[in-house]
Amino acid sequence: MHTVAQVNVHDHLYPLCKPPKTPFGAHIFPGLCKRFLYIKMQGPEVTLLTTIKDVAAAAGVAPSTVSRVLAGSSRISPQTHEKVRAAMKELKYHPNANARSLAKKATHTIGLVMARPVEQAFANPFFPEVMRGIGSALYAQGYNLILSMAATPAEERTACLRLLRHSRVDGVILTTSRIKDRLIDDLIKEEYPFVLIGRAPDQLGASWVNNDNVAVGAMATEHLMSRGHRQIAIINGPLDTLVSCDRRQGYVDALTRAGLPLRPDLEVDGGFTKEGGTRAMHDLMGLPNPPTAVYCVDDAMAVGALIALKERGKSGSVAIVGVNDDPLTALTDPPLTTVRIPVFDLGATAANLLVETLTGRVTGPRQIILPSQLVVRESSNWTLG
Amino acid sequence: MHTVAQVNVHDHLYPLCKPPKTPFGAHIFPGLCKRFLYIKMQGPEVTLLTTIKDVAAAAGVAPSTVSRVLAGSSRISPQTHEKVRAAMKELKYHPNANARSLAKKATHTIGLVMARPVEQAFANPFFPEVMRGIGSALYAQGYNLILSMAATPAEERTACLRLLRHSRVDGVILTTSRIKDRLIDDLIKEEYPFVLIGRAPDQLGASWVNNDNVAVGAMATEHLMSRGHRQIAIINGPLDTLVSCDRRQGYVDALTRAGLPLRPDLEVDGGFTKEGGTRAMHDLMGLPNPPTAVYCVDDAMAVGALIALKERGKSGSVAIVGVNDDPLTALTDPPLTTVRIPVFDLGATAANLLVETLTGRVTGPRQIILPSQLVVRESSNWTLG
DNA sequence: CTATGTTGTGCATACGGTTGCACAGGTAAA
DNA sequence: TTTACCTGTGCAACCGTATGCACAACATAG
Repeated sequence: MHTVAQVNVHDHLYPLCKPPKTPFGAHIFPGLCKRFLYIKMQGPEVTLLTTIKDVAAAAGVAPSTVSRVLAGSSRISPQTHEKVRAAMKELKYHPNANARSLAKKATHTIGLVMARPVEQAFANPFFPEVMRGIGSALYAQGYNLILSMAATPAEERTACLRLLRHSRVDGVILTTSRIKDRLIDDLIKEEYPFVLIGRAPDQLGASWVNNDNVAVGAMATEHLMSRGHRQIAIINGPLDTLVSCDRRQGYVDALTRAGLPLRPDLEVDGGFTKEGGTRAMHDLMGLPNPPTAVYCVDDAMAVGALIALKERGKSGSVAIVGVNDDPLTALTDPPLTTVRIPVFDLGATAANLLVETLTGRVTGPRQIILPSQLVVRESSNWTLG
Repeated sequence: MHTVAQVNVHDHLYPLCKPPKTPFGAHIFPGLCKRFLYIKMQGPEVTLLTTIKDVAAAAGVAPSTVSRVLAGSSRISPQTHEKVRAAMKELKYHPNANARSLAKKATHTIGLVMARPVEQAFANPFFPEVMRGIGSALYAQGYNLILSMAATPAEERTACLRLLRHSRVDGVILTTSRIKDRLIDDLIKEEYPFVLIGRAPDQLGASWVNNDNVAVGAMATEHLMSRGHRQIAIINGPLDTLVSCDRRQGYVDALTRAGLPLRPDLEVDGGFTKEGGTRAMHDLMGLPNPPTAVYCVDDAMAVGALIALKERGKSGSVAIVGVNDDPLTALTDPPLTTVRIPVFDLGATAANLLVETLTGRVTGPRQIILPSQLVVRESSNWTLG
């Protein structure tokens, strides 16, 4: 720890500022550096952190004037503005975000809740990509991003509420999509601003940004039918999430439109993981009447399915389609046909929507749906003989 | 927006609290919800946010007493403690983090700087995994995580400094490892607490957490030599990063110890990307005297190298070793031999070190090195015939 | 029974910035 | 010249919490 020469800032201060009798003695806050070092001497104690008062003193104006310059108020004369700017530069002034947040009741920070254990959140490339979109939009808007991290959904919920209730964030983005989510109910009840990635059950009146998951399912299924398949299985995620329901709905719709029967034995749960996909695929192949094509509602499960096929020495004999267009799906063997979800845009749009809501440019809940696109690769690009 | 019944909180207030003449009129802060709704009526204005004063009034004590209960001060009688707790619960009191940060000069928040454009940061599974480690440790310590997101290194630098100078975070974790980094110099000069993931050039006296990269290079190289290889190439990252230097050093050491010559034509730069790895591998295979084994200092480049081999119809004819043990490397064709880096622990350890520094339990710079481990898979598990 | 702690609580002030209102000085209209 | 309105700035109160110091009540020692 360093000692610092005494600088009796307050001698030069704007008269309004009495010499402080700080409640702290010669106190070095644990672990904090020179900015927070107080020195007790015969004179008044001194902090090295420059404040608007210091700037005001240097520029020969009142603190309120400095504050107005900072806020870009129009009622400041150009000369004063210039003087204050110069003083700020000379004193290397930086406004204190906590003080500002306290006074303005806004933190310019938003929270991101992942709604799954941190452990799992990044297992799927979806999250990083969504975060990239969010980050990019928030950076452009001058907002900060706090990550809410917890080990369980219950902890996640309290962590998120804590962020909001403690005024640490102005609003949150959720990536949940469980059909029943206490957190969403709480947020609505306590009237906190939030945006969902992935739609909410309609009645809630929440803001959300989603892609057209029903269309996704239909696209994948119709593509497989166009290649001559009629026994099309679906490896789905848990049905308590809306993504799973929607992506299944598209599959059902497409089959129904084509007059094909729904075979319940061709619907299995892969739990949104690669391993689950492998297991599900093995189950399907063990059926007396196995499918000729499989639509997996997520790339991770599709990759798992490919592995199962390889393990059975049947690579290429069953058509596989995934969803997401994870960067790695192009590298699988065979390269995976998939439906490209605009994951980055999902994040960016959600972030922008939330900021617009916070700044009052958007009022009330708003829902946005982004389009997806089929990407045909070798895993399905052949016709059933 | 809702209207709210008038609740003249201040009538019941502790006498210290004069009825506020708030500077705000009937003012709804843009985009904020009911908690920040003020109502102008004939009486004094009212806020719905409960503060320690409200709690104090309800419990019949002074605000300072409430504050002490919150802080768990020992000089509070059990009865008072109980009374105050009850009042807090009844009023659904939640402390305001901004006010607390202002008074305590500590935010209980740390920043994470990715040191590459957000766009690239998540391309490599390394970052998500490091973040998971950081998140997990911070959650356990009750700290929050702010992500510093910017498009360019220069912006990243100003964004990071801004977080610190504005007192939005108490310290930062950097994932940079460029040999010369202005940001690090700035942090040291302004005496902000920070921890590096990946070592710093020694003279700096910074805290960092790293894995034993020289050992990594040696392990990989010695493994290849043990399989009979003598023409071992290295696909490296840019040499202005310390990771690259260290991982190369291990390679050089191992070859030297074994009495093998260094062939400069077998050292190529793959830029830490998959595409770069593919390009580099093609270059190597085009040499008059191509290598029989290649050590790639990162899994992404190793995957790229595998692709190049496949493109040349030479899969399996050149041994490949990567570094990181990304979850996906086990899925490549052939499965990739790699050196497992404790990425999660790297993040967790860095976070813990930073918190210990902030709380004064650790003083001065400290360096920590975590061990790595070779994972042999098919891409190299055969002997040169 | 007085002198000397000890314990628990309250008062006042501080943290750094924002903003309603008052007011001085200047300008333009009557 | 007087009245009316800007314009620019300062004053003072406020955001919600933390804490040094003073002090009252009570316990203990001499």
